[in-house]
Amino acid sequence: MLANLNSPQREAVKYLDGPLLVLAGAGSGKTRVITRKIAYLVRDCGFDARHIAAITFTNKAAREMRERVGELLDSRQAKGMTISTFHSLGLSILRQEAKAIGYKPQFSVLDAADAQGILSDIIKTTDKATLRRAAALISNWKNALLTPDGAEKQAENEAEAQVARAYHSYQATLKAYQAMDFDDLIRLPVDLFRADGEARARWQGRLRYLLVDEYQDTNGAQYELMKLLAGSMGRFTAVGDDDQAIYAWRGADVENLRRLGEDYPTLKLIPLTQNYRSSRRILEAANRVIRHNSRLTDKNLWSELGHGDPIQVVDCKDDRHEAETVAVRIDAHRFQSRGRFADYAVLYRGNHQARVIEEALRAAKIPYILSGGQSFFDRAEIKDITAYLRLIANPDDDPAFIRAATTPRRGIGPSTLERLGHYAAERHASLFAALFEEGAKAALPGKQLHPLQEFGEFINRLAFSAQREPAGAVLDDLLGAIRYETWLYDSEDERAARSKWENVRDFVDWLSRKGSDEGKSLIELAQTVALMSLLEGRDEAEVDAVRLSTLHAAKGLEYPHVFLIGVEEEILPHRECLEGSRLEEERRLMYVGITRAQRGLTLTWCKRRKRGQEWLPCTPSRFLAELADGDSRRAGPELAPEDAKAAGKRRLADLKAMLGG
DNA sequence: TATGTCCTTTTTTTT
DNA sequence: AAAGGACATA
Repeated sequence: MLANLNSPQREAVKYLDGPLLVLAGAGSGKTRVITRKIAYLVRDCGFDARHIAAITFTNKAAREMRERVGELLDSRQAKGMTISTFHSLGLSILRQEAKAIGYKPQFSVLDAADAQGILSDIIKTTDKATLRRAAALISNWKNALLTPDGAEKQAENEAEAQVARAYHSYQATLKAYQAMDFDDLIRLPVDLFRADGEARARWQGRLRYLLVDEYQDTNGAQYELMKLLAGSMGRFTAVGDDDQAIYAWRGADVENLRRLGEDYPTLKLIPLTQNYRSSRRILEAANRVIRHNSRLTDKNLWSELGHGDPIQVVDCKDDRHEAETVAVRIDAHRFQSRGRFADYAVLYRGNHQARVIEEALRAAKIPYILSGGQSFFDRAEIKDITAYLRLIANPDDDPAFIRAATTPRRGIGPSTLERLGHYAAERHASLFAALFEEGAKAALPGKQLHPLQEFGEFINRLAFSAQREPAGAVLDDLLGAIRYETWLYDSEDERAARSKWENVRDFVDWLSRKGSDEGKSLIELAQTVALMSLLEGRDEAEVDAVRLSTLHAAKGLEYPHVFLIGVEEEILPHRECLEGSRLEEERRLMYVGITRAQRGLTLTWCKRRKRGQEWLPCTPSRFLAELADGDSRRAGPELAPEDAKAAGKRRLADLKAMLGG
């Protein structure tokens, strides 16, 4: 387990005398340290896998780690190991301890959209920006472990106090729906462990060694949860890099790095500075940029890899031209190097930037995978189906009730729901419970009540069969009964309907398989669906396609050739983040982008961009100046359209060669 | 009262 | 492009 590690890596794997913080620079092999350490604990130190928990930042990272641990341990040794995100871990704690905090074990988990919907009913505003600000404020409070009362006390002005009061009723509403939002998945386990020493001891006994990845991106609540689980002995290894902290806007606090040293005076610190990923030019550029930040530690990454190709900076006419440039260059380069599409990634600051790139790649017939972006589970058709599942598992889930009752249309509209809502509020009951009450007959005219009751009985029937029949059969019944396919084709154009139906089929097949593989009922599946993503479950790695990703979503990944687009003032750094600590976070984002590249790095920016109706001139990002020192070189004359055509011909020849023609 | 059509607006990053 | 809102229609 200790072979092929450099000496600080080996030290990090072996160190078990107390709490450990590994300061791992980009590409310094931190995942390798974590996975090796897990295997070392099990194989060389006699740990039972059930006593080990590895905590990652995304589900995708968790999956990859599980895979890599699987290469080091056989399945018997790895059985029962916890490898998950903070949120998934919190969810499983809460499912088991629900009763202790006044929830039933089948509570629902709301996504951000549903949670915001509830909030908007509470603060009656039409202004979307206000709503977003309020939601963000409440989220920050939750991540700082502030209760509604606590928030109200320390509110700095009347507006904040108002939001604090909204926080109060928001929380009450969630409880009434037997629902939680994402932040609750961390906050509530912390509350539980603080109040209930027995539960805390139980979980500490169960998870005896913690490994926390991307530690710099933990927020106050997550840190607290980690401490409660690790106990006073500090049986953990935290791995992080302050230069890659890019989630402050979500409540993450780099201060947690410093706090770790204060809370655990015996904390051992091991820095990893040798980079195994990038060529020297790329690494030096990254170092030059990040030097402009005030930093906890001034670690300069170094590498034994060669100089590599010069970094390219390309100025483009506009975003269309930028997209075409990227497409043409990927195409030409791949042809010359006989490489794979999967060797290229296009990275950007905001999701909207992907659209033009997608168009250009489609036009050039270059396959691509959009990662980050909106997840499979955010798609309307998937949310439609999951609304039914949520409702079957938890009939008190009002947001799910509303969505399922109205899609597809079945004669239940806004005014019906409003009447029912009023009545339910009066009775302090959920919508579902209210519609079966005697009093509902008086509150609603028969014309409105009738379709509601029909719907309610339909859900009851499904819930009944979901308890005894396999998940797949129930799902097929459901889709047939609501005639979802027909409805899709009626309300969308053919192309959209087909792709949506395909997604639904994928989703349903996947659930059925999961149901029979793991012997889970539909109800059990429905309870975990909120935190999973189908795309993350698929073996994306196999597909030969260019990757498109936001900078945030690209963290932790690496690609032979990276195109970082839109390197302009007001984009990177973002217009809202032009000074102070926010600018520093933007610089770290740039740093993350640069250090994704192994061999090739191309930075592009546009001279003008369309904002609304008019063209506005753009200026290159200040980060370009920080990075440049004659190493990077300006691109030659812009590629003429003829080159694009030539590239097309080459592609054809290439394809023929591949087919053996 | 439910639903369909046309119009406006939208954008930071995500569990 | 796509979602949400205002207005029109059945």
